[in-house]
Amino acid sequence: MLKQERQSFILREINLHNKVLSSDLCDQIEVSEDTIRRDLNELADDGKLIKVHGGALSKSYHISSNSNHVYSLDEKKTIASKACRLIEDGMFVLTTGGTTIIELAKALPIELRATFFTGSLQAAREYIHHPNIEIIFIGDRISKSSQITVGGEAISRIKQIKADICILGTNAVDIEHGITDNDWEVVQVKKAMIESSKKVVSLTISEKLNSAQRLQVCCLDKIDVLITELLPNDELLKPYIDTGINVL
Amino acid sequence: MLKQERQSFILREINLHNKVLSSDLCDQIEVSEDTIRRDLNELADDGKLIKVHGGALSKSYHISSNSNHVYSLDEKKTIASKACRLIEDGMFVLTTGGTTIIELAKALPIELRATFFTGSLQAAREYIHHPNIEIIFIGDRISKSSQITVGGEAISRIKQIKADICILGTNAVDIEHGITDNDWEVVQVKKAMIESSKKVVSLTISEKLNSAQRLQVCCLDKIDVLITELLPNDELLKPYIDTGINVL
DNA sequence: TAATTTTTTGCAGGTATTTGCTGATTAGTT
DNA sequence: AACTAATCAGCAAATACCTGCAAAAAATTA
Repeated sequence: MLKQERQSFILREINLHNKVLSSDLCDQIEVSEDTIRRDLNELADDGKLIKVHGGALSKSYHISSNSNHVYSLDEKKTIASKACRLIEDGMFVLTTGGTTIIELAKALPIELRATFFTGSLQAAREYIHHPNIEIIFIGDRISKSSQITVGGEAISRIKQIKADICILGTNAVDIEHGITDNDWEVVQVKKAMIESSKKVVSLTISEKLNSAQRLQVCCLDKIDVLITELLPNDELLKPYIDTGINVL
Repeated sequence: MLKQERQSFILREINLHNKVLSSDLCDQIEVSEDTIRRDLNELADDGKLIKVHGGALSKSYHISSNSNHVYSLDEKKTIASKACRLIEDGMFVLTTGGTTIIELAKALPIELRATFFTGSLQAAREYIHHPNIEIIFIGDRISKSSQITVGGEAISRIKQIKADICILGTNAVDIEHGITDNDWEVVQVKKAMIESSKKVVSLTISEKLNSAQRLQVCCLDKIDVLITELLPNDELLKPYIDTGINVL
């Protein structure tokens, strides 16, 4: 069998069945495993498939992460890298959705091994690209506006979790009202997440500091850590530090 | 044997078998390998065939260049539009993931009001764009290779649903083994989906007909409707019709 | 027809590809 | 941490390829 013939066969097999094992292929084509591996590597270099340990995956499964414009991207990246430091190997992490959380997902160190719980489709999509992270998706009705799961079922699932840390993408925060939001269903979910976690971290770009929305998620005293893109000694953060929050 | 004659013989041979080995040709025509090679190079320069190491391939064989992100997209669109006809207002629909299901999601009529249950991140993302569809995401662990939720929790959720219709993106199907797949966890989920639905629909591009994978999802007799891009009177579909499956 | 030119073919050699193997290394799992 | 399987790097045999060349064949011309 010719090399190109073999490679077309492999591609066809992958496109039909989404994944292949090297060992299966070398049974079917009757060629050494090295040859298959070399073929898979070549096809992967050409971008025709995704090579994984022991076989390959179809490319159409690998969603190209959307690089569409994110507001205040740099600030969010700064926040994300600070937040990474709080996550340690083996932790159970609860996260909401939102663009800051997406940046966090992208910034997670590749060698981190942890279990992430989320109800956000976007966040889950990002976590998938991390080799060592286990993702537990919290199911229930998907809210179209926020693209996260909401509803009683989701909340009772969350309540069953005992997470080490809860990382909240925050809509608005101020001294008087704490964390606030504008979607009743989302608020219910966030409340449950906060209740289920030993430690609560709020990710907030400084623009959202000292602003408030209609619905309260929690008071400031529930928040253990507040992360902004500012330096901790920034004047803006002082009132929060004074309430006893750990500011990074 | 004249040069012209020889070259048209080679072309005939290629059109017949889609490939040809230099060594075979020089046995058949009884000329030196160099001559054959020169012929193949000339024909390749004329664009009549594709020269590869050790022989040549038919021009039609060379599918790899179409960097279409989705394999057999047109066929899948055809399938999707047929499948849409089965979904009616108010229905509870269970779907798997996969590229064909994504096409279905895109093809759903804008005025359709229905509730979709799925464990596929991609599918959910598509459903979100539909104004009148309610999405219930089935939560649990997300399998990175297949990007759907898997696990006991997901399965027990699925079992609680009584869906009107289950639409399966199918990996492989043949008369003997029915629907088969290559990922144990995915198979468990699909099995549960089938059990929870009044009606089971399999979406399959014709290339996957009469192929099998390692793990059985269900026998043919569980399938109510089989949808391919072919016309129902196609010869390939006859054996399936004979088993009593409704073929669209 | 004979001579000349052009094209085609086969061959020798040197080079490049492909493939399977060995042994060391790494990744994934328990 | 230990074990297994997959991967990688490098090697060697086999095969395919290319270049240039000269003989053979075909085409052209005288």
